[in-house]
Amino acid sequence: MSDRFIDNYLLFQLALASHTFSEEFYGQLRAAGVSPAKWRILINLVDCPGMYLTRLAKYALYEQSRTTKLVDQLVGEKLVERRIDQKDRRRVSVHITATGRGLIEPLIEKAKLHEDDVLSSLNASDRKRLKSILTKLAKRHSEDMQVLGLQIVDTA
Amino acid sequence: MSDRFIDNYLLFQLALASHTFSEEFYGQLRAAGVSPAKWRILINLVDCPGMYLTRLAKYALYEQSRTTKLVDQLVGEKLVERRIDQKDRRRVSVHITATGRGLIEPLIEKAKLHEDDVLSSLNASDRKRLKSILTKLAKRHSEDMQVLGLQIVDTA
DNA sequence: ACATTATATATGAAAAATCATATATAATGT
DNA sequence: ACATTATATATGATTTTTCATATATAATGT
Repeated sequence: MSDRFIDNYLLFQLALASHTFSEEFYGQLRAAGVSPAKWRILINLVDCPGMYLTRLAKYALYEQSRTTKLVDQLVGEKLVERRIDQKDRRRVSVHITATGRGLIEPLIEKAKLHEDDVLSSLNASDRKRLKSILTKLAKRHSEDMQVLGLQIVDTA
Repeated sequence: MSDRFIDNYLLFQLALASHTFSEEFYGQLRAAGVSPAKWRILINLVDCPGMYLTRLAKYALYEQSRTTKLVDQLVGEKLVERRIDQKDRRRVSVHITATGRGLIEPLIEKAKLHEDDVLSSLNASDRKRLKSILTKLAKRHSEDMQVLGLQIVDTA
């Protein structure tokens, strides 16, 4: 066992795992001609079309201004649509298009296969426990959203 | 429970946890006038002074070229030293200076307190299990290093 | 020894991401 | 209604990071 501080430091362990596996999958994405940024936006819109831009930014882990620019690009590629909310004209809701779905859906299958591969190094008990623990940890993020006045409920 | 793909997708869960907690801690770093990049380089050198630049890059999760530039900056601030390996004059070993240690050591204490805070939302069993699982997952990264011909052993 | 190939780091251009702030709309208090 | 404050998104400048490739040294095969 290592006695370096970093090897037992949770933030490093999380960053290492996230980085290693994401880069692996991003390699597959790039081979399919899709940038990681495009993936991260579209994958959030598949199950929640119409998300407001700021909320989309929080889920995609991008800054709001970066998200504005990414959405601009994706609008240009007809992968998403931007709609101004008529109840609150400051808000922009972002919708994935049929073209966008066509692009992302085969990639979701790849993502599932890759995830299976990552998890194959763990036994069934560890696999279940890992996700359960990460879900518990995710509550801090959800709290941030509530503090900011965002709803956590699923959008229909 | 959410039925969105992403909420149960391991790579998203890992990215979310890593991002949320790292940003929290980076806030503390910035308040102390230290950039995340500086932290990530120095924290890797505290326990392994003299790491070769490419290996440092792998641990700090930066590109090699980015690491070259960060080391340049830190050399300018007298926080690290660059030494050409006389056995292999292509290699650069990077050493933390006394000044560098003086800067980083109080931050390590902050990092430990923050980690305790993060882990306080879990029970003792989950805490232990999480680190154990992340250590298992980290082996894929170690394998990458071996493939690249780098040693995993601790440097004295 | 020499040519070939591999490796380690550096460099400059390009792309990605952040930061500070502007603009527009909405909510609140008087 | 009006002023004040808050919120959502957009914009331009800046910083960070990556990408492609150059340079220097080392290792390998003949």
